Amino acid sequence: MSVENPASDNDCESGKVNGNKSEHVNGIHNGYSSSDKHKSSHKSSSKDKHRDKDRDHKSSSKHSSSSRDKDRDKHSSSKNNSSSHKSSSKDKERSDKKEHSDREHSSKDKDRSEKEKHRSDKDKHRDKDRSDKERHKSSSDEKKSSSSKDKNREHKSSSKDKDHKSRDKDRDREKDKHRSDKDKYRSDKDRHSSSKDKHRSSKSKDKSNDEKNKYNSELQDIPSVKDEPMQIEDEKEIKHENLDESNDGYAAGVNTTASSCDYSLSQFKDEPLSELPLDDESEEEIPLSDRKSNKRRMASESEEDIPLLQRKKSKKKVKKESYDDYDDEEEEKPKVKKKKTEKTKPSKIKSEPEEDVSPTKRKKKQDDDQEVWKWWEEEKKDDGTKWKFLEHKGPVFAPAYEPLPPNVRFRYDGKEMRLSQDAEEVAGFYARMLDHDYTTKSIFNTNFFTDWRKVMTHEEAKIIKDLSKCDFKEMHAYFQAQSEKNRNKSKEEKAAIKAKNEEIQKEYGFCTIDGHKEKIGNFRIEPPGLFRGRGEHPKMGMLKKRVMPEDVLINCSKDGKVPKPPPGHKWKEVRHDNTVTWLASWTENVQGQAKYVMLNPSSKLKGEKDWQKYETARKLHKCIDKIRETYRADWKSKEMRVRQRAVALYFIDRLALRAGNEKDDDQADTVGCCSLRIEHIELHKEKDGKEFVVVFDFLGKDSIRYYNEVPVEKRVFKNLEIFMENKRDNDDLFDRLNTQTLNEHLKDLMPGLTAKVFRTYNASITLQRQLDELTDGDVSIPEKILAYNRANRAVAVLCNHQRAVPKGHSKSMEALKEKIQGKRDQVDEAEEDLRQATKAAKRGSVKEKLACDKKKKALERLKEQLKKLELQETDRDENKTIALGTSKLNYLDPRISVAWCKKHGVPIEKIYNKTQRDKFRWAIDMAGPDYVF
DNA sequence: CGGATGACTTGACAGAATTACG
DNA sequence: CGTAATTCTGTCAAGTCATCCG
Repeated sequence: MSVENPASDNDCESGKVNGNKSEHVNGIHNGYSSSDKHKSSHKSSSKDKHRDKDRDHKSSSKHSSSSRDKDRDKHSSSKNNSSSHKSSSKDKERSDKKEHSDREHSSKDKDRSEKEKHRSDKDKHRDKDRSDKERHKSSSDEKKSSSSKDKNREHKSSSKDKDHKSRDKDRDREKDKHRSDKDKYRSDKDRHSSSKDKHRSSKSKDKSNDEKNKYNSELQDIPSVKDEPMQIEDEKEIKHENLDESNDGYAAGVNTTASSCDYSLSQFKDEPLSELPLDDESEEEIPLSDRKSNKRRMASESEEDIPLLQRKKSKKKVKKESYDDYDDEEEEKPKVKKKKTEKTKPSKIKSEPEEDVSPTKRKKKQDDDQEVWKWWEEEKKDDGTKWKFLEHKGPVFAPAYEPLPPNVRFRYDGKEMRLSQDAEEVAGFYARMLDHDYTTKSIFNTNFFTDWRKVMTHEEAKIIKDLSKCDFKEMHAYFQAQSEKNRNKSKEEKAAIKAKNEEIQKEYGFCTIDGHKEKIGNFRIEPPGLFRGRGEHPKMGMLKKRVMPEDVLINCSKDGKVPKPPPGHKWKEVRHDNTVTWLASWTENVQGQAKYVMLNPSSKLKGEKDWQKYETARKLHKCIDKIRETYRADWKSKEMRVRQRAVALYFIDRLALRAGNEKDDDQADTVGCCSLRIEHIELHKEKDGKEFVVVFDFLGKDSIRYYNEVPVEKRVFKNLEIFMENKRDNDDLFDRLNTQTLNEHLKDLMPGLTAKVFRTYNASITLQRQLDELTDGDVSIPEKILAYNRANRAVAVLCNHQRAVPKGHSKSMEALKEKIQGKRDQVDEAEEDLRQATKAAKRGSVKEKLACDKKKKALERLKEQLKKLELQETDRDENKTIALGTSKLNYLDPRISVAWCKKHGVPIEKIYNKTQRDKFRWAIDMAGPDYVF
């Protein structure tokens, strides 16, 4: 059957990054508003809680067999403990979602504590029937399209939730069975489908039809595919159609001119842009390592001298600026260059030439100088080694435990009880968190209690058997008082502490690597405490033990000084592995994962990697069209796994989803693209006037909810229908796909390509396009910055970078609104005044006319202010749940921002704060105003 | 191969430091 | 000039991806 596809508007909308983006915004907001339903307050009895616990335990027995044999955790009891929650994780997701939506809505909550109450209540109870009812009720309040969908979901779940307990168990059993079935099936299939799947029809390049919106596709229903390879009837026809539409979705992606590779030249940013050669396309493909000759050339060019004087000046200036040592990168660059110039030899020698400066100056300078190793101008060696020489002082350990003063008591069952030091310490961890949400969660409490009992003495353990009989209040109060005291310390005391910290920082915070002093990122070893997983983590509350030197591996040069362990201790091992970048590492006991001490992002090691990351993304830019063509073609593949791969790739590309590795059951249940399950998407042939809408609703990294309603192309939609056929809610959507195979495939498409490159690529390209689009050449700097933030926000929305609504947001919002109202009144007043004045002016004298003009001006000014305030209001509200930092730090090629700043005369520090400038020094230095991604 | 592991990047958030404001 | 609001920084959990290993 063939259908004229009327969805062309969908397509062109999503085709432009812009449209795409706004879609996201809508999606997300809709999603949030739909969650109003959760606001109704739930009360749950403690009985519910217990019952739940019981249930968890019961169902867990089923699972014990499936728990990983691997004994990461030597304590069998804790293992049981954790596995006891596995089975319930699915159920929890639902409550999790609730939690999220609540969070999203908190701004509306007049008061935070109320919200908190909600949360804890929710955690305690999973009495679905009741809560469903409530949700129904409140969901009727909600306006908006999303409501219908939500209601749908509710219905579904409520019916599902009948006979909750047994179903739970069943489900677990089924799941296990299912998994194994699937596995079997998978391997069968794989054996059968040995035929090569290189179906990358290298379709011809019909890129010219960019702006063509005709999407007159004819799609026939694809026969259901299960075990057998699919039959495609009309391959040819499909191909045509495919070609036609192939660019619709990505028109914007296509028409960016090939990016010129100016990074190698852009360090001459002080020169007029007109001189920036942009045509060195040829260099683009040259691997970094081969660029040496260019580098050389550049180096010699850069030797043009800059007068010494100038350098001094800039130094001084820098010094003046108390907080910002680089008031302007522009100043700094000459300095750096000069230094280099003097020496002719890049970097290395840098610090000597400055000896002539006064001590005060020196200090400032130091700060600057140690980072100005311009590694990016050196050639890069690409043997697997990360360093030749590495020397450091080892990590700093957490301070030893200080026992509580005797007047701070712990009580059990009302009776005062002196705890052994270890037990007291751990009790203290819990006491500190008493007013935190965590302590209302039963998993947290159970895990904590189990681990706590392990550190108790025999006698203590004999007595303390019930957490609810423990009274930590005095301890809690004590800790509060302590932090209060710290806050109120006198200036001198604070200064003393600060000085001490600086001392430590100076001694341990730096290492010497290949002749340069570089900052270490985290030289302090994590202190002991209670593990705080995110989302519904089965291990939350477990004791994270104190790390001892005997647990720590040290990595450094053979020929350097080996750091000394603290007196009376020794290192677990000292190794000299220059293929890795860490200085020290240890294994954390809760999850059994390695932790590392590594360098600061401003370091060469990190910066180089970062740069490389963006270069890979730029490379992707060059072949993205081809790749898109390929996966579009693959939607019609005969092979199931190719189709799945192609659809997944489409999601990753278009929605910037994460790859989605498989996870163990002892972690929070979150997913990414490859691990999406049936329950995470809904298909709507038609929704809100759009055709073929896929609704995503799942918890992603950090248990952050991803909600998005996306109109997709018909073929994708049909494929999804096929993928979902005959599957249960908790089956994988892409059952023939995992991240390894996906990445392998990507590697074939382009060397170095992996799933996450798409995220980087799409983020950066979105920023660039948004900047182009939103920046008006001749507006004030604040307005430009606003435009930048908007562009940044578009990216954050794309990547689903969310944050909790800031504390007091609603309050500050109200204040702002009040202010706006005030302004409005003023405007009205001024208008009235003006009217009077005009009247007066009409018949009146020069004087009155003048007055009238004045009034007019005043009015205009007021109006402007009002506009500004209103702008601020929307800005802040839009930003309420969106975090810009992550994308800025990890996804946006800094050179785009730098170029934008230079081009529009915006000082770089308006965009990047100090840390960020440190991290992106390479980009600030190398990108000229004409850099294009 | 496929699961485990190791090494890094990415991410939200809490608390400290600054800045804005009344 | 103290306090509230905002921004910065550090922390550490949670991802990604390559490689190792049986």
